[in-house]
Amino acid sequence: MTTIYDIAKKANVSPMTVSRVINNKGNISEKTRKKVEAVIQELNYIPNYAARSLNIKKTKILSLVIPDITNPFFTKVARGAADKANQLGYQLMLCNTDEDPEKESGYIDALISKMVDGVIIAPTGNQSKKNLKKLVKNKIPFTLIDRMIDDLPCDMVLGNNHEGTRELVQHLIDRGHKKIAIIHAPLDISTSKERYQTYVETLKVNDLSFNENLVIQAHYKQEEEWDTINGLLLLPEQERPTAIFAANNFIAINAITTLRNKNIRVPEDIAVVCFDDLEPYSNFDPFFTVASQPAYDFGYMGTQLVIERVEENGPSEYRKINLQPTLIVRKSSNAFIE
Amino acid sequence: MTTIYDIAKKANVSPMTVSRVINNKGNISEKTRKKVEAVIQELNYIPNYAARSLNIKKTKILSLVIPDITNPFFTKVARGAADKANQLGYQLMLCNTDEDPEKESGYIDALISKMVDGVIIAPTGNQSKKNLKKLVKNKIPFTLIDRMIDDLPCDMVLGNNHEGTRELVQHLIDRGHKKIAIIHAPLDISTSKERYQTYVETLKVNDLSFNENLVIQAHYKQEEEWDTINGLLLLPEQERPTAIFAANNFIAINAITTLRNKNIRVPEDIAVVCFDDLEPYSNFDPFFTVASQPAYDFGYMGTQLVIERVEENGPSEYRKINLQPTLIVRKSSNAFIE
DNA sequence: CTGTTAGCGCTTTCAC
DNA sequence: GTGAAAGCGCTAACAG
Repeated sequence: MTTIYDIAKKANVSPMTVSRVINNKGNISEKTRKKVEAVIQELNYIPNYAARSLNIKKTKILSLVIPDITNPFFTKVARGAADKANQLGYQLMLCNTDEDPEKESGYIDALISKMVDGVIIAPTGNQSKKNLKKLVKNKIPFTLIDRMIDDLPCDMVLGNNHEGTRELVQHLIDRGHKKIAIIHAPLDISTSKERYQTYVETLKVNDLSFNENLVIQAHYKQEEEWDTINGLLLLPEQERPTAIFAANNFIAINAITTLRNKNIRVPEDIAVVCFDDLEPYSNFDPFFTVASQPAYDFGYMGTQLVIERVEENGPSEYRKINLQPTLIVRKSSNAFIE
Repeated sequence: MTTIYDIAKKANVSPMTVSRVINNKGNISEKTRKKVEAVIQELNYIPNYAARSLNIKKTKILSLVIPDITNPFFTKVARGAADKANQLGYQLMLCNTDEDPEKESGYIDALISKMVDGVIIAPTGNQSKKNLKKLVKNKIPFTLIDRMIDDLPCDMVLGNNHEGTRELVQHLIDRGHKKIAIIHAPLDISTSKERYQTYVETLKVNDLSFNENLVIQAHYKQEEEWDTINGLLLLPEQERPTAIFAANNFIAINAITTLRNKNIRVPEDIAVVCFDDLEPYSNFDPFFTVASQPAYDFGYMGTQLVIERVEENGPSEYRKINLQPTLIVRKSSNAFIE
């Protein structure tokens, strides 16, 4: 391994001069700079960040903590985060929590230990608060994306869950649906709570009765065996829903798969809509009616915001950025009800 | 920031003893261990990896270098890699090269600089060789996944492109197609070359004539504007293909999207099949006939193999693991030709 | 079983 | 403009 000492010796200067050249810091004569640069080239020198980090306490590493990269929403978030990070000279570490606060806690410890400069995180829920406080204590800036948690000193990039849900549910109502079920995630996740609340509200605004038998709590996870939906299917005929609002894309996939296995047709027998798109495939065989969120921007902006904190050039007040969803109507909600 | 010195002082032992406790190394009396552990708890001590790395030259960081996390094949690869890495106490850094060797080169430098312990990489092509040699020079083990490059001291996890292609093309032939086009990526990518070669071979075995007008070179990338396919559509009636073999999923998506925009129906007017699946969505509205590869395993095993090299407990000969694809027949190849 | 010394590769500080 | 010394937090190697 080549070090600045090797360079220094060969270039007949002190290690300090080499360091200055590398970091473009302080005044150096054009002549020595050229000389040093030549030797750096020649010896293929690459600086050692571990050593630098030990001094300056910065690693140029960020971490993206998300439930599951396999969820197309988060896939795009990750791409956005990676792009912005790269653009600004950072590396991005990936952590999948699978919605498990324990797992999240383990990752946070590892990240602190590895001295990452900042974290972009979609927390597992309110239980994440204690994990995030560890970041605060260690002075590691973070931005919350997609999911909000109160009273934390951080920027946030959030979607408009009210708007998206309202559009989705209203769309179903406009098509004549009166018995609309919701399948949501635990309510300590802000997106889940907001989507649930707006579902209730939208029914009310339309003078539709709320039936708690049509409310099912599940998880934002893709699952093989999924009998969650049975509660809905076993309802007496007059109560059984004609439409389902799935609180995210994975829930919609679980629902569709299960319904298909039971030979229940979508949308003929039951309509299904959901939050978050399923790109890139949603485009070529348009199926799901969704409230599509600008996933890439969640990652891209979230990363932009942490980096500003890391480099201490952000505004003093924490920011809360809101990104709008877009309703995209496709086949899965096609049927009209008289 | 708490250091081992703080712990040492408070526990009335030497820093070295603290270090030993943390690393579970050497012999320590149960009593002092307990004492030290208590103080560690009390002060919320988290070891500093930068300092440790500087000594032991290990960071417990791996990197996954892939073309694009947004490609569902690589999304799953990433999940597999992240899972295995996590399982064995490593963190995973994500790099998207977008099939660009320059970008790849930049990442490799960054990774060396950050002293990652190992790299799992799907190289951009033969030009990657010089990038990978930098890893060799810096003694950073790596495993090649999905794409092979010759004469490199590394393990590999590869798919069986011959088998997959043969099945796909034969499937089309069995349905009566005689004019089958191929859209492939640059041939310096091993998968592209193998898929192309086997396409040619399979035609030959079936006594079908090879028409170079039906061979189109594109890229393994998803693209907005894509006129690549025009060459095929502008052919005189008697030459125009009745089926297209897309060398990967992104090419298939580009193709379908373009065909749709031109009001050409799939599979009625033209059948399309491709390498790599489009999960998880392929399942609920089964469309594409594909040669599906076990993407998760590429990442999982690739990571397993590097870690063995990193921890120096792998066999002396480099391994070449072969993963089999599975033909999945769906709508996109539905039509029979008389 | 525990402690001391030196040093990993770099940067900070201060001196020239 | 350039250099020497000290130290970041930890561990290897040795000593006791």
